[in-house]
Amino acid sequence: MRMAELSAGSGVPVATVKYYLREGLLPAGERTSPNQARYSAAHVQRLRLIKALTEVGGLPLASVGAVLSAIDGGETPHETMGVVQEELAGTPPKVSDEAAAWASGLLEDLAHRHGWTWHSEESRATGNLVAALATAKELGHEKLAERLNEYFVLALRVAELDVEVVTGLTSFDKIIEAGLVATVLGDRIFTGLRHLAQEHVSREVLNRAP
Amino acid sequence: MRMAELSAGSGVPVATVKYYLREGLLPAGERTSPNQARYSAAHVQRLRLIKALTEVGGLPLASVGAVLSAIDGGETPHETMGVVQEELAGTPPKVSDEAAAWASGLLEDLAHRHGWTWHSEESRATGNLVAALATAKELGHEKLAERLNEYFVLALRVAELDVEVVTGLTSFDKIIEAGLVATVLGDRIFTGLRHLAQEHVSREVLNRAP
DNA sequence: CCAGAATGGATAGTCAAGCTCTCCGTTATG
DNA sequence: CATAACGGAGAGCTTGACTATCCATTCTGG
Repeated sequence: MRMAELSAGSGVPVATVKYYLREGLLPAGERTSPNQARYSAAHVQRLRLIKALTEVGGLPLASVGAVLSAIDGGETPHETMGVVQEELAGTPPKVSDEAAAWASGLLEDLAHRHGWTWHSEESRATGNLVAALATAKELGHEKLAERLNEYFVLALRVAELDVEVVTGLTSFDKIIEAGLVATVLGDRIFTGLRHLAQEHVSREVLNRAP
Repeated sequence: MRMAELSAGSGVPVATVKYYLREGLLPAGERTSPNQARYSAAHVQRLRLIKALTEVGGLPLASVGAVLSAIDGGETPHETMGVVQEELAGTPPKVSDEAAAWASGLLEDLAHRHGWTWHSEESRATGNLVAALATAKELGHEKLAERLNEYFVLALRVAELDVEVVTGLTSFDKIIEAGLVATVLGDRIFTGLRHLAQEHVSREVLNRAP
C-alpha cells in the first residue's frame, strides 16, 4: 500500500506519518524505486500502536521510540518489558533526601516481608515509587504509606492477572506486544476502574453520615 | 513571611511563584501596603501541593487550577472528589464508535453483575476507561477485557482501602486534601507497586520455560 | 502519451505549556 | 540613606508535537 492508504488505514495524517518516519518511529517502507516506497499491514499496526501509546498511554514520542526499538531489539520478553517499564516511568521528580530514605526503607521492609531479595537497583520505576511515597509524607499524609503492605498485596494480585493475560501466546512478537499493551493500557484501565469504584464506595461512605 | 521565604520554604523559584499568582493557582498574600504582601504557612502548603500534583501526578497546570478551586469551593467532599476525578482524567482520545459501544457494553455488564445502578453519565473518567478498553480491542488484545471483572474486583478492594485512608479525619479541609492525595499520588503509588510486582512475577513465569 | 495528482524528502513555520528574564517604580532594612 | 527585596506587567525562551510549503520525481487515467 502507499502513503495515502497507510494514512487512511491508521487514522494518522500524511504529514504526521512523514514526521514519524523522520523520527525513526516508523520503519521506512520497501523501496520500489529510488523515491517511491510501499508499506505493509505491519506499518498500519505500528502506527496504531504509536497512537495508543501516545493518546491513551500518554507517553512522549521519545519514550515511544525507545519502547519500539526495544521491541525490535530481539531481547528476551523479560528484558524488553524492563525497558518498557523504564520508559513508562518517566523521570522521577527529586524529593528531599530524608523523605526518599524513609520511602526506600518502606520498600525494603515490604520486600523483606515478602521474602524477596531486594535489588535496590536505581531504576526509574522504583525512583518514581519512592518519589510518590516521599511526596505523600512531605505533604503530611503518611496514612497512605501505613497501608502500603495492603496495597502491595492487591498489586501483586493484579500483576499475576497481567502475566496470565500474556502467557498462552505463542509468537514471540505477540507476547511482547501483549505485555506492552497490558502494561500501558492496563494501567489506564485499572486506574479507571479504581476511580469508578472510588466513586461508588465514597458515595456509600461519605453520604451515610450527613 | 515574604516572597523569598515562601520560595525557599516551598522549593519553587520566585519567578514561578509570581507566575502561579498571576494564573490564580496561588491566592494573593495579605496586603501590608499597596505594593507589599505577606504570605502564610498555608501558601507554602499550597505550593507544595501544586508541585506534587504537577511533578508526581503529572497534571497540567490548568487542571491543578480547577482542582484547587474545587477544593476552595466549599462543596461536599463527594462532589469535590468528582471534580478531582474529572480533571485527573484529561480529555479522552476518540475511538471508533463500534469499539466504544463494545467497551460501554462491557462496563454496563460489569455494573449489572455487581448490582449497581449504572448511570451511563458521560464523565471523562468513564470516557477514558472506555477509550482504553476500545483501544485494546482495536489493537487485537481482547484478552485484557476478558479479565475485566477480575480486575474490577481488585480495583474495588483498592478503592475500599482508599476510602479507609480518608475516613477518620475530622477537619473538612483535611478530608478533601487527603482524598486528593490518595487519588493522585495513590494512582502513582499503586501503579509503581504493580510494576514492581510485574517484574517479580514475570521473572518467575517467563524465565521458567526457557 | 501526457496532464494532473500523488509521492518522498527536506526545511521552515506553528502552537500550546510552562516557565524565566527584564524593567520599573515602591518599599523595607541595616 | 544606600541598597536590597518586592509586586506587577510584559516579553522572551524552550520543548514537544505536529503542520505547511517546496520541489523534483513518479504514477495514473483518459
